[in-house]
Amino acid sequence: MGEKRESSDVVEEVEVVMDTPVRTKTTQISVSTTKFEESPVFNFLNSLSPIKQTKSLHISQTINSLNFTSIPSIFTSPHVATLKEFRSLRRHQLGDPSKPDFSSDDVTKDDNTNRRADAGLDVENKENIIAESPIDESSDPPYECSRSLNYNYGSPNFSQMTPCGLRTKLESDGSSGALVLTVQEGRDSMFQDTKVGMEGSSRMDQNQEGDGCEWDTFISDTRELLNFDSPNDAEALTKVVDHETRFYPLKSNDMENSQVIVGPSGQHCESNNPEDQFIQPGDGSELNEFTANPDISGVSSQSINAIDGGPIDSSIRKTVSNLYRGMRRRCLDFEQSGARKKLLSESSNSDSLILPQSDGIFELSAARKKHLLEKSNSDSSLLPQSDGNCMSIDKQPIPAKFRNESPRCVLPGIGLHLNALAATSKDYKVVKNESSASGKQLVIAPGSASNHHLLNSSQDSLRRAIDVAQSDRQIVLFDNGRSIQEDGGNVLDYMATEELNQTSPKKKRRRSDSGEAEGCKRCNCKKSKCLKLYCECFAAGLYCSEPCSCIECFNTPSHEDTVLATRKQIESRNPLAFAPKVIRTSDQTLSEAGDDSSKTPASARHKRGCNCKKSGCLKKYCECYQSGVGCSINCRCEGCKNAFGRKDGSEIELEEVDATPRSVIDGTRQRSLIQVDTDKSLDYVNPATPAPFGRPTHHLQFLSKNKPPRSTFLPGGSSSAVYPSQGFTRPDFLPTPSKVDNNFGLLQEEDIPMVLQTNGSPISGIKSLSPNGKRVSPPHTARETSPSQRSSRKLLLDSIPSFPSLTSKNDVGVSSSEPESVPFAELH
DNA sequence: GAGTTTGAAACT
DNA sequence: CAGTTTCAAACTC
Repeated sequence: MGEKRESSDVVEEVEVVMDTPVRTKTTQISVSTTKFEESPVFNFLNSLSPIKQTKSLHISQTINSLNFTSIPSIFTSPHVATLKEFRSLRRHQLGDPSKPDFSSDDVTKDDNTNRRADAGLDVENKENIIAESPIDESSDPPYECSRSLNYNYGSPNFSQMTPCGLRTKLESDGSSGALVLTVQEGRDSMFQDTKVGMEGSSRMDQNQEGDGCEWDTFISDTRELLNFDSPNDAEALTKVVDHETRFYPLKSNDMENSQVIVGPSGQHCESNNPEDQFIQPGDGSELNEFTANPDISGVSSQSINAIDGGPIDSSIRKTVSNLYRGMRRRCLDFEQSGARKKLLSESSNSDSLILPQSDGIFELSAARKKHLLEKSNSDSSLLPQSDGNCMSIDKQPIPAKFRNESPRCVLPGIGLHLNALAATSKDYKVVKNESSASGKQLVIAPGSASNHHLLNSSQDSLRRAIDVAQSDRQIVLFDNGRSIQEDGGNVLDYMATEELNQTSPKKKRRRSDSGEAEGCKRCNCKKSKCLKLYCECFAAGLYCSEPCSCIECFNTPSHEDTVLATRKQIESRNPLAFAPKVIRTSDQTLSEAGDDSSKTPASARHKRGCNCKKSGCLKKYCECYQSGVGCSINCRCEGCKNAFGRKDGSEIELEEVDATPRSVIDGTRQRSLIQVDTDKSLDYVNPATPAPFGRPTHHLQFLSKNKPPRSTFLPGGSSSAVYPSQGFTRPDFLPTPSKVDNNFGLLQEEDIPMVLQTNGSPISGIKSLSPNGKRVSPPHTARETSPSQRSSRKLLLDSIPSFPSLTSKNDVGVSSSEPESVPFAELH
């Protein structure tokens, strides 16, 4: 019953959201060029505009009712991602409601095949996007849809989708490329402060105009697929979505969440922030984005629903479905969503919408980048990002707290997500090492303008990317042809990765080989059938994807039941099995906790600790080391020499540690040190994102040089650490340190609910200062200034089952209404 | 690419 | 809980 109601609510919210985005865009668009105005889409949007505000308000209210108020941005992004997928899924299924397995249909038969197919689709999409000049679009309706979808997905996937093509554009025409990037970013970030280039927008407009038919078609298609007039429909949709994207069936709650998120995004557009007003007058870019990306945060889809469209071509649907499939893996777009959330929060005034970024987001993005890299290498266009999946998969683990009363808040699959993140951290590490080796500083800072300053990379491409990121944050095109769309931070990370790759081809190759580098897990399981924690994909809550080399893989959507059952079984054995292995401690937390862990340099710690006997915790055999965190009292390692922090708590001078590759250490430091300036500029950059985009990350150059006394880094374990890149010192008053680290996939303690920290939870002990320090930047940079951020962080932690419930503490006070999904919730 | 090493996961 | 086995990643050659 509850679900039904929720579903209905969801529908409403969705509509609202849709309206909101539209409205915002419309408004902005009005300013835009005449071309845009002329477009039917534009008119349509305008017509919608009047409603928006009310709806937006409605959304806010709804959210409030849900108690999302303090929900961290983190949720947002996931939600957004979910929503996207949801939409896509809906299309598929809706196309064939009768086929519950639609998602699996394609997938089921042969996951591998599907994956491939997806990849192929992605490729096509990429090509389309790139090649298709906005003007050309009229030609192929199906393509159009594809494109639209791509754009929507684009946010996270976008880079994947168009690495080559985009890059090409950039090279040929920097401005155009930038535009393109911008557009996508908007999709991804849902209107984050992305600034759309006039040209790009114009192009889009043209496309849309030319494709007016397509647009209509798309809309109609969407409607068909998305008809959710009834709550029931919504549920159905959710199921569908679940089927494809998540191991565990999503609940109506999830949908709501997604929708909610969307709403915020829409609001985001409206935000007063100057920066938020990404849409430049006359750009029309937003409109373009919007129109181009009906998928965007479902808003588009909703709006589409409103509009009636003709029947959709089956081929189109297929295309779309394929695209969606490709997206399966990537569920988490937190980054963007985070930014959006921020914006929303600002615009809406309701804290509920604001979702502090989740570390996961960043990590995901990083993973994505990695994944993209691999993909680019392999040419597989699949978007499968662990990100998305991670979130989705774990949905259950998410404590009710996060959810608050409304399931919406729930961060599906957080636990898994976290794991994934942890895995991501690995990649991250790699980056560190490489980066350090290269002497370049990895800039994690998302889109902050300052970031580029930090980068030392000699590569022009990187700089270019950075510049782009700064301005747009979204997609960075690398010389190598790879593109990353994500927030600047991600971009930076990606760049760093690239540097690393370049620096050490071997590593790069390795990463790509392993597949983890991308953040997208790759496994090579031969006997476990990918149904055991041995399988990284499974452990991360992800389905195996094309890049995997597993044999007899059951970790596929087609074996969803098996996967779920296995997961449950494993969880029954160890409720924390899918919880993040590494928990990051925030500066604040550290100071508060004052645990032994705080003694250690690393800000993060492995939850269970390692048991290394021979590796001295200096190789990736060691999970702690692999995660870039120091060993803790939880470790049972022998002869610990973990460069990130020894078990005994003794700090290890990075320089001193011979065993540790300097590069690694440096990288670690950088990471740890890197903080996003929550400062204004940064905020703007990362508006909502926790880190993803704009989070300005400042790279601490000095780190590589001389490691400042630990105290310097994490004095009191606080994020107060200096922000090297800018040479700023983080103001004490800053509520939260940047969370750039998210990329690492580690949970920051900040993220960790206060309760957890204080509690005896294993995590609580973790407070270390981390050399890893990774980026402390709060994902919520923009928001960071606001208290809400913390709450969001807390939400993240909630995902961790083992921890005490956040509800008691969290400002967010998110209580999940769904006990089911969260086994761990009970713990709370 | 094959083989070895390693430590987590799984099992007893 | 401890010991053993299994497994797959990390690593080496």
